[in-house]
Amino acid sequence: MDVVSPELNILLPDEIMDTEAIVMDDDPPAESPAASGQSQPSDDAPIPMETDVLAVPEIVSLCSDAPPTQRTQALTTSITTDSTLCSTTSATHLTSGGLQKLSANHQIILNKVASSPGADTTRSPGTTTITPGGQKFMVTAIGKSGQSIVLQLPHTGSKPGSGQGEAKANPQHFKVLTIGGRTDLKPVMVGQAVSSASQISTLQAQQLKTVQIAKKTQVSSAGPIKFIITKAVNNKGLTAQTSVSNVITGRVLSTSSPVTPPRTITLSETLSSNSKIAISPLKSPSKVRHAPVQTVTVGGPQFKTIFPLSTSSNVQQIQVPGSRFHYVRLVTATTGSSTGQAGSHCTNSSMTAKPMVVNTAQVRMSVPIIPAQTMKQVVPKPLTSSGQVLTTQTQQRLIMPATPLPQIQPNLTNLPPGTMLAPGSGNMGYTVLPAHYVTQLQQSAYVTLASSSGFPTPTGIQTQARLPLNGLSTSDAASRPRKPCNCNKSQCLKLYCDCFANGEFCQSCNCTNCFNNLEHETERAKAIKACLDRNPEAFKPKIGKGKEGESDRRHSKGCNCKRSGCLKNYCECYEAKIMCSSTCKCVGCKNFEESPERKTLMHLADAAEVRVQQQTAAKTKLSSQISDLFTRTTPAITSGGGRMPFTFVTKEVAEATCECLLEQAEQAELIQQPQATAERMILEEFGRCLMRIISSAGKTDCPSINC
DNA sequence: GAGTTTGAAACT
DNA sequence: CAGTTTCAAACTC
Repeated sequence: MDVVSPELNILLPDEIMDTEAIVMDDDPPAESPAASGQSQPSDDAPIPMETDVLAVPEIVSLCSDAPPTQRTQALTTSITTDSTLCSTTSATHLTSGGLQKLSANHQIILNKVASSPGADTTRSPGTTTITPGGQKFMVTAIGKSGQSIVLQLPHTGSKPGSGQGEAKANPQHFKVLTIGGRTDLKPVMVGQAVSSASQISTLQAQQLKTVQIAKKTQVSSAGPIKFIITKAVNNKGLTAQTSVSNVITGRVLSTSSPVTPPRTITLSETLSSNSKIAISPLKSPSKVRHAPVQTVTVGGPQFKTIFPLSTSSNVQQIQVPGSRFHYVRLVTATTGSSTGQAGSHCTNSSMTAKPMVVNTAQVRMSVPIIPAQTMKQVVPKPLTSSGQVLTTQTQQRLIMPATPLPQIQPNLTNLPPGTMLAPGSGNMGYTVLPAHYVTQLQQSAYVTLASSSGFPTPTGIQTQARLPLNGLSTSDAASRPRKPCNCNKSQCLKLYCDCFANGEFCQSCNCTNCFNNLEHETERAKAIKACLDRNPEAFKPKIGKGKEGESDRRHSKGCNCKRSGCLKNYCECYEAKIMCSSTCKCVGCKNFEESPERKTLMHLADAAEVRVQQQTAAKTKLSSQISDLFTRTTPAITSGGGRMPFTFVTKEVAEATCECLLEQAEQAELIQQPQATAERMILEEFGRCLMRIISSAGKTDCPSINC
């Protein structure tokens, strides 16, 4: 999970925003991408689906209570768990701006990047570093799944190197990136890390905690930012969790608007232990920008969910009556919905709201972060026990529930757009709901959405946010009839299964022994994790945008065809209607631009398509005409209104017409006209009769045939 | 519809 | 990373 304010989000390098980019090696922070300020755009990431998985069985709270004088005290960490290793050491360096919280199960590193020179600290795993005058804070929790929080405090308004040991730089952005990590990874601070103090604490492999920082409406302007992170640590195992409520409250200041007051950050969660991490006074910028937020109270005063009001819509909240689960739909980011933030250099194209799913021992729920401009109302989810979900992010990231079994928590970063996390009923604690299934939920009459009150409609979000999926836009993919699978041996839990590979539940398939459903969420989650372990991008669309200058669509891996010439649907490139690229390893490829075979096939395909379209159009037109004729004639039978002319040719009309014709014949005979003339006269009279019948058709009264 | 072909995914 | 096996879709008859 990560919580990042929109203002901050745009200021952070992509590396920071990317959990994977966050340093997980031993390199000094100075060499980190974030430290250099360079960005490394991922060309190979066709879809900016950032769904960081967070194994979040623990809670960290940020509170702001510290007086301005405590600004020098950057961080305070206290761990009350009996297995605490380094809490005190971190606390002693709060003034330097860094924080690391470590416990038997967790490591959290809060690092403040100092702008003041001379303070350079080599960060090592478990190191807590706080530097004065810095402008960035990064909190990184290193655990089995890797978690990190980044607080970025731009230089604006602060005096670089105004004094070491002080954290007086005006923090104009508050950003929490990710929380999670792996036990085998070593945390390294990212950013312009110049810290005056560092501390290293060695911790055991620990379970990660879920940290949620939500923005709240401003409390005052230009007030000091105060953060108190309270974290309860369960160091006795994953299953032994006792509820402990923690509240994170703070003020977030940004630089965009000089007149708006700071925002308050409130974070509450239930923790499994008594560990606490306090981050106190950070910054107090003179100019603050008010970012509209929305607060939703969930289950009591201590549980609040605050939604930022200035982020793009990337999360959909779904409520399914009768279900104890609270669903959150993840949608991919959009590039055109930037919220006009102060940072004109905002190039982040993956700004998505970040849902957070937190499961406690008693309560499991997920609450999305809904963009303020679109979401105005959120149905609160009552909590039966302690639990808190907070999300204020513009990127699509997830926080895993606090339930045990983090080892099977998949890296959801690469799940397909639209994939949803929902609290699970099994020991998984969550369920990865495929986008298709979510769509079904949304279309269900039992799904309630706050669309009427500004909450973006599912359709809107999907249309806006969905990105191509294996060559097809996900919206198209969702609309198209999904092809049922026929899996027999894979239990539909391998990528052999198209349903599974596309992040969909099997439905109306012909598969046997299918586990790709909610009833087997545990197995399914394990399978997802296994796939992600093998290939972190297993669930990413294979057809993504190529590098600059290349085709817009290309296969991420390329095909490996040997015998098909890449001109059959065996070839994934051909199937996706794209040409093979340099990434392909195919032999005898004929799927390239100038290939005559390809052109021939294309022409044939086009011709066939045209024929199909023509046939379809002809059938449609004929059906329409028949239907129209039927609808137009049917009323004549029943009501008499709007009858067609021929419906008036009743027996009486026919007899009258005949009489007219006979009379005309008699007239011709009387005047001794030749037969030809007589016939002509009769025909002319017949014509007049028809005209009268026709003219009478538009009248309600029965036609009168007068000769 | 059964059997074959094919290549991606999974496995070693 | 390469070779092999497994698997299900695509294809052929």
